Amino acid sequence: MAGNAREGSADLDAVFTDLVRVETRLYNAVGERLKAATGIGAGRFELLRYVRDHPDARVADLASAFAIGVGATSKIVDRQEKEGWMVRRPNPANRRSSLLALTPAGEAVVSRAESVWRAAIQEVLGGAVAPDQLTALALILGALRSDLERRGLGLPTG
Amino acid sequence: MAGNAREGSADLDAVFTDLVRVETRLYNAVGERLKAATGIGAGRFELLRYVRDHPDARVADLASAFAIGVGATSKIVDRQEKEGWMVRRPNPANRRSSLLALTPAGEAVVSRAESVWRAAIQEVLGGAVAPDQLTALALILGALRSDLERRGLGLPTG
DNA sequence: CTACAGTACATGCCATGGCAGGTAATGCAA
DNA sequence: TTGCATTACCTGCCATGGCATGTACTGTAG
Repeated sequence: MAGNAREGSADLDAVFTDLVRVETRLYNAVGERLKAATGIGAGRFELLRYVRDHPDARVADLASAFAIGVGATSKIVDRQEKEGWMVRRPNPANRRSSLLALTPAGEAVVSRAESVWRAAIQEVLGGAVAPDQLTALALILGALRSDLERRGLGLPTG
Repeated sequence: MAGNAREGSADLDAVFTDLVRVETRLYNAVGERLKAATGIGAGRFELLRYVRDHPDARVADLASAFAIGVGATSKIVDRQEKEGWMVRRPNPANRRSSLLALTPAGEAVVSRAESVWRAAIQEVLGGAVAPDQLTALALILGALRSDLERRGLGLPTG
């Protein structure tokens, strides 16, 4: 025992730190492969894929999906528009917001990137954990995710 | 079945995405509490704590511990020095590198932050998963971490 | 001792994201 | 219909980190 506090919560801190470090390195590794093969980074890809899979998403939808601020999201969309991968179309129901959509170029990019993405995850994560561990991990993460959602935790302000 | 590829790897992608999203939100939530209570962000805190716990660490040691580049680490140390929390001392064994150490002010900051950090993790993660799930999570993350380490994955270039 | 590859950082430029502070639209009351 | 709070986003400034490049120092041949 490392002499922490009330038993049980003893190595919560260690679990948290491991979670953060493991995620960082997995995301780095996958992003690195994606960028080498397609030229786009992991963040760009995830966002493009989200818009493809959620037609007429709004800026605020992206922000809450990725747990980043609305301001940051707005700038991301700017960049994607500048690359010619995405467009803001007027929202007929509300002139304050726009509906997002991919351009054909954007669709093509996601499409090419998606297979690389899957392969990279398979390579990086696939061999690292046994199938039953993977199932357990999926369950735990699902539970955590619901809990965060229910409590509205970890969503930035802006 | 969502019609993916070879069975078994079917929802690797979903697990990966959940891992990333859960980590983002947990880290946001903990960082938010830490900042509100102490004024320093999560990254700053983790780095200060590392130096406290690893006397005479070098820049490269921090970089590999946090899976960030050496350049980024060098700049982080600049900021910490500017705040008066850390100093670079000449490495008697090698004049290319410095040995890092906390100032008394730095020690004080980490010390105050540490209890907030633990409490925040307890609050955010503690109630979200059952004790046996926590144990399982710790095991899986440990295995993943060793695997990443062994394969040298996810460490940035610079 | 001299070269020269390699190590360990430092620095510059760029991308990403937080947060504060706008602005245009909307929704309700009075 | 006017007034005011709210929503939904945009913009600016700052912090963080990647990657390429520069620089000082080391170890090893020759």
